[in-house]
Amino acid sequence: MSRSAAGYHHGNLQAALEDAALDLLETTSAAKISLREVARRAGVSHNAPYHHFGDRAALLSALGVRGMAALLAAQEEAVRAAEGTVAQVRALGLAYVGYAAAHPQAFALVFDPDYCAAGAPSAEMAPLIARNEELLGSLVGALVQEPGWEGRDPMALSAALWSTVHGMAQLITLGHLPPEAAESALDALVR
Amino acid sequence: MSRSAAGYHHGNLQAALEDAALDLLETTSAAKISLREVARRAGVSHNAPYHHFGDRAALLSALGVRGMAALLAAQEEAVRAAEGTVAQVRALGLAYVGYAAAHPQAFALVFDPDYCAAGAPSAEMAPLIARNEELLGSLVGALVQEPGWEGRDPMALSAALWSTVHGMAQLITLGHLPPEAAESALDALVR
DNA sequence: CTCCAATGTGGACGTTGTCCAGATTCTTGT
DNA sequence: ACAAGAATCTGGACAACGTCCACATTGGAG
Repeated sequence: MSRSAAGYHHGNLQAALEDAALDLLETTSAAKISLREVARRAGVSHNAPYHHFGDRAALLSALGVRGMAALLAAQEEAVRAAEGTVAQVRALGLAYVGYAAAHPQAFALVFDPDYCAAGAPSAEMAPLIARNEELLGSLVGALVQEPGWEGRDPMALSAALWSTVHGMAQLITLGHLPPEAAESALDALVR
Repeated sequence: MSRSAAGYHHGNLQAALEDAALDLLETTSAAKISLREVARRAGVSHNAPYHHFGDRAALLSALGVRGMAALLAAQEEAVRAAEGTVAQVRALGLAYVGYAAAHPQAFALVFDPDYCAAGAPSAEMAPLIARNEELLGSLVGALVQEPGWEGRDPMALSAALWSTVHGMAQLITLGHLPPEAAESALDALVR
């Protein structure tokens, strides 16, 4: 009734604004997205957004939550489709990198401390990150019982794998590594 | 005589501006550094910087070059101080992460596509990155002849190690990994 | 010593984030 | 059904910013 119906005053802003901003995120870095431009695209005055987001940062932060949710979903889907522990770890990593390559600005936003990460751990972001850590953690828990991986510290291994995959995503979106390098580089460590 | 003396018109701006901006970078993210504030700190009018940098982005880009040089120097120093190939690889990685942890904003700037990376490969940045890749490449070239590493693809291994170390630096500065995790996580992969 | 180019200053314009006051519309209690 | 009242939008205002312009100053080359 009150939420997300389709006929308030103007329509359903909040979502319309997020959609407009998400469009801009396809081509523009978060830092260069202006609240007024988003409002323009949504067809409202430059002040309407303030009734749905306390702040420009709050809008971007909401976008970050969407991005993190998509990133997590991509990993879960990939893991589900793979068979065997090692293959699942690889699939998770490639999904992570794949999401970053497909949506570089959104990926960057998710890990931008000015809006999302340590600086503003929104109540909705934290559980998503926790779920992501659990997903990786459970996989690594299984991995350390596979031949060739026995006896490794699961915590350290999780941290290392997350780092590798995150760094790869970053370096590829920055153009420092070619996208095709992901698979072979991952295989160089996880095999 | 014309360069970097100590008494032009006002003193030696260019450097003074970079210093002032570098100070701000200790506490403020690059995106929030204003050209006017930098000028104020240097004691000049809001327009003086335009005689030394074509752009706000150009100033930040110059800072990025300084940051990259420092990052590279830290790695070279650490490698020099270590003995044995595996130990050198570890030392390089810890130096990389250490620099990021000590200067998070500067590190972020170096890899910020809005100012430095793919978007604006300044003529001075590129050779530094090339030197960093050579440093890692030569180490990996030696590594693949060590027991336990024989026969691995050096290219893929270089990419993987850079990714791991870069991701670790990123995740630590974001607060997603505790700084102490660097050593054990690195050991989980490189040992 | 003179002149020019490099350097610095102040003013101006358009854009942005944010606050405020007022108008409009939806909902809710009766 | 109807009168509040809350939620939602609008326009105007302000300070800060990046950038462009015209003008002032100064240091060095001839």
